[in-house]
Amino acid sequence: MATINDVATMAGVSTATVSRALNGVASVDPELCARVVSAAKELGYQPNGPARNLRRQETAVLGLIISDVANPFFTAIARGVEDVAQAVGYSVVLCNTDEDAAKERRYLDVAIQERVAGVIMSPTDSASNADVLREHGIPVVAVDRPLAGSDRVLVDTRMAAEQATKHLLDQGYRRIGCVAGPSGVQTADDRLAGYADALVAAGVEHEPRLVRHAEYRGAGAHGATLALRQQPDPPDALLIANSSLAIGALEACHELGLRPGKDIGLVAFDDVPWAKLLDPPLTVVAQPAYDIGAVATQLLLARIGDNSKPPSTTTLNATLIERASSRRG
Amino acid sequence: MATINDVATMAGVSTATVSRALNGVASVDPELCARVVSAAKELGYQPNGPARNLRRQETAVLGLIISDVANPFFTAIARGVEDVAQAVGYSVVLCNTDEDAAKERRYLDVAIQERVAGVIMSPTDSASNADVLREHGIPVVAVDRPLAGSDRVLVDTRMAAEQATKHLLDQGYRRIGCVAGPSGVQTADDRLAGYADALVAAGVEHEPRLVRHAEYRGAGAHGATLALRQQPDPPDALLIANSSLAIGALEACHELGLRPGKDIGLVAFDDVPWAKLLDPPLTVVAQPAYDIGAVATQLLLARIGDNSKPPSTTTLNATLIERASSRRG
DNA sequence: TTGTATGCGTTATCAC
DNA sequence: GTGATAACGCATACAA
Repeated sequence: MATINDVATMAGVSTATVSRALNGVASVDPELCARVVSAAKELGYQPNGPARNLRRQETAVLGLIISDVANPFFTAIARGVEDVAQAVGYSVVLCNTDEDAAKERRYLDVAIQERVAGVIMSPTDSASNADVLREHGIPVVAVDRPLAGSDRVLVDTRMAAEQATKHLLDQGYRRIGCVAGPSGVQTADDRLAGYADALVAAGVEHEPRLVRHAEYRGAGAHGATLALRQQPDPPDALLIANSSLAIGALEACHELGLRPGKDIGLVAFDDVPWAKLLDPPLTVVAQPAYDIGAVATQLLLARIGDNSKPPSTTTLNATLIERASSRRG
Repeated sequence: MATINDVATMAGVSTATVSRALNGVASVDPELCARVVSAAKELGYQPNGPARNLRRQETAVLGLIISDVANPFFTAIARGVEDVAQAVGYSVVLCNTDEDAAKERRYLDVAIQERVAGVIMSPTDSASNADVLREHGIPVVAVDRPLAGSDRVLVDTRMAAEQATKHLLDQGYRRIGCVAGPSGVQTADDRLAGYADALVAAGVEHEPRLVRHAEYRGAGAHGATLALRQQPDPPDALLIANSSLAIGALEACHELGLRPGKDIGLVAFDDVPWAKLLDPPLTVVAQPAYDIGAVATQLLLARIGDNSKPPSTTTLNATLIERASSRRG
């Protein structure tokens, strides 16, 4: 592969001039610059990234560490990150943790070794691995879930859950259940808390038997929903904590012959493209995922320039999109 | 940040010994090895990736270049790639082209500059940018779409489309239309060809007016479906070329009051988790996306070892999953 | 404005 | 088995 030396030889200049010409240093003679550019093109020269990064002691790479690439919420965040990063010449490395702290730890080590300029992550837990990044001076921004000591971009998910629950109450539902995410995951806990807030505010008893936890990924929600409905005085409505859980819950409702918006009120987190295709269409809490990614990236880029400011918290709002699954019917 | 030198000093050995100890070279005195490991841990030492890559003239990074992270088909491929790569110590860098050849080109340049060990890509077009990779000696494996001169892992999508169309014919549908992807995209053309094959084989006239093209992403399928149905003698069934298009087509059917499996037969490519939630459930052509990624990665890893063999083609089979949207009446 | 020379942190070669 | 040392390709301080 052609090196800066080959280009210098072909252009009849020194490597220093090649470096300056290709990096747009102003003080290079236009004539020489042209020779360098043409030689570089002819040789198909591509600068050696590792060498450049070693010399510069920095890279133009951001790490994005999320728990599930198959979750539309996170892919939307990824698009926001990518668009902003791309615009200023940064590349994005996407990593999957599968909600596994060990895997997360391995990826963080890779990020450190590759000397990425910064990391955007949705931490698996709050007592997080992320300290190692700070020990190595790498800026971090947390998305979706808080991370002590870092900038965070969050959604007021507790309030959103409260509003969604209140919406169900307003529709006339009385025994509202919740298919919650795994306890310990901050967003899951927050949504559950918001759910409880709404019940308390309405003077409705908060019955633990109406709540079931399930893994964010996988089939747990199906069983959880069946279990909720198999008890005496079953819930007449459900708040569902994300779109993966919604799939399982909807399957279960279908098997039980429960028509959403008629036999059971349903609201789920995350607006997915297929929500409006269902019969009846699914009421959702739409999170501004793309914006989360975009804002987080701007914060991270700012920190790459100057990491001295105290951590900030940005809270974006979710929107309840009322469709027919939460009507009462 | 601690360097190999710091570790060497603290352990009272040379940098060469540190390097050997940390890289598991057998001939290191266990006693020294222990001192090195403990010093490294104490200092929080993480090897400098760029320096290592520069010296080794190779990286343990694979590039994965796809057109849309939000498309479940590609995220499933990504998981397959990641699982296999991860198992042998490679990292995966995921890049989005948005079906944009210029963006693809930029990412390929980045891949070359970073000296990735290999690239897995679904090329935007067959006269592709990918030549630059080969010019630089970087192995490539194409997924989903063929790429001249490279290993490819494909689905027999033409035959799958033929089978799906035949299935609709067998159900008694007679004027079968097609919501196709953008012409020029290989998979779109193949699916269209398979659709035509089935019509020819059944002695049914292939009417171009029953075919509409739409972008793989976005709302084009909605308009295409409306247009198809707004003509005299409209199609009584539709083959839909992917899951994004399916969303638009389903919306249009709903607006027109057409019940799938009753007023109109529907088959779409890609089995998505929500297909069975629809009423009626959607008949789909399930592509083995995870396997595509896994197989492609194995091929790529083999080529990283030895890139001398002639290009191979691996063809995986798709499966028609019959659900109610393709029944008749 | 241009060239020379040095060092980034690591691994591998070569002596010992 | 271990240590000194050179080299990977680039960017920059300094000299010219």
